[in-house]
Amino acid sequence: MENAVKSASASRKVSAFVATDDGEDRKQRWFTIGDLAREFDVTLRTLRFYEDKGLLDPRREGLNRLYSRRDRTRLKIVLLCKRVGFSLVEIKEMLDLYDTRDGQMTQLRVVLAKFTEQVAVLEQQKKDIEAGLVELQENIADISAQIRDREQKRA
Amino acid sequence: MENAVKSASASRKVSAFVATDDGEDRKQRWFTIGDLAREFDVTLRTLRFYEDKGLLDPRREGLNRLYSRRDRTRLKIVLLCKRVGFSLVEIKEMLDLYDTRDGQMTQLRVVLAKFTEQVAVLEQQKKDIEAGLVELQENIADISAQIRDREQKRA
DNA sequence: CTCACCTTAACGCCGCGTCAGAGTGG
DNA sequence: TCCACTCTGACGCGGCGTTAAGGTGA
Repeated sequence: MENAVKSASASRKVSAFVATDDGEDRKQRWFTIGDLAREFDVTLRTLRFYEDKGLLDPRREGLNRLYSRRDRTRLKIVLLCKRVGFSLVEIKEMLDLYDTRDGQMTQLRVVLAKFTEQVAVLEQQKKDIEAGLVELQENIADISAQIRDREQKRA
Repeated sequence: MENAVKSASASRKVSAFVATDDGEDRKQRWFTIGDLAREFDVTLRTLRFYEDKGLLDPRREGLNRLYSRRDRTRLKIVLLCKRVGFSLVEIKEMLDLYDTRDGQMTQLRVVLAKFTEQVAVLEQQKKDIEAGLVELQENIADISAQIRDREQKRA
């Protein structure tokens, strides 16, 4: 059984897309899969899955994966994008724009547009949930009343 | 190609669990799969899938499915429960309590408990979405700034 | 003949979880 | 020897969508 790898604290830095490779721990140059799993609180399976989907591309040392600081940054971006509701395919599309030759201007603009649209998506989801909460409360009230009614008649 | 079957208006009656079989259209006794699909704005596939999962159990007329008013009520409940975020398995568990001999008291109590718990679930989801919105806005601001910066330097 | 409506069967998607079985370094 | 860590498959799930291929009655 592959063990769970728990407890971490993802440093929620703003705008990971802007590659301000922020020197927060410049010491470490390479990371094992376990390192990243612990740091970002994801499973090994997840990291391998992301690789399979083209989101990460670690080098190999023998069979073992070795992640660079760039991989680590990409992972950070992936997780940020997931938190705000993008699919892995969408995330890949955004990440792959890094290779345009205009110094990421295209990437920045596209990402800005997508993030802006995503606000509307999340707001809709929020409305759906709020509507769900209302329905829940209505039904809770109704069912409570019914229960009281029937307990009454039994008496 | 099986056609889409669109446009409907699900009558959002409160507390469908309380089987006040409400006489809103007592005329019709049996429904085809297309009838229900239109009325509740779901696909035929969905209705067959629910049957496969034990949520519905229409009789047959030859090969064709024929849904009773009771099936229709169950479907209504299924869709309500889905809107408030229950899984099909959970929904089945709640529906199956109808057969307890105490005049649905057990069902009412269990449903009340589950609905009450579900409030907390939806509220957590709402928080997650709100946190996502905050992250989105932070990043939108940051990226916008970056874009302005770089356009500046080019000039 | 067409048309609307219905049928079963089966693969596809997404984001991994969860085995199984094995290898490596200290 | 054991432990910690890693590896490659490959199936499972939830909630359906989406073909494919066909039947039935007006």
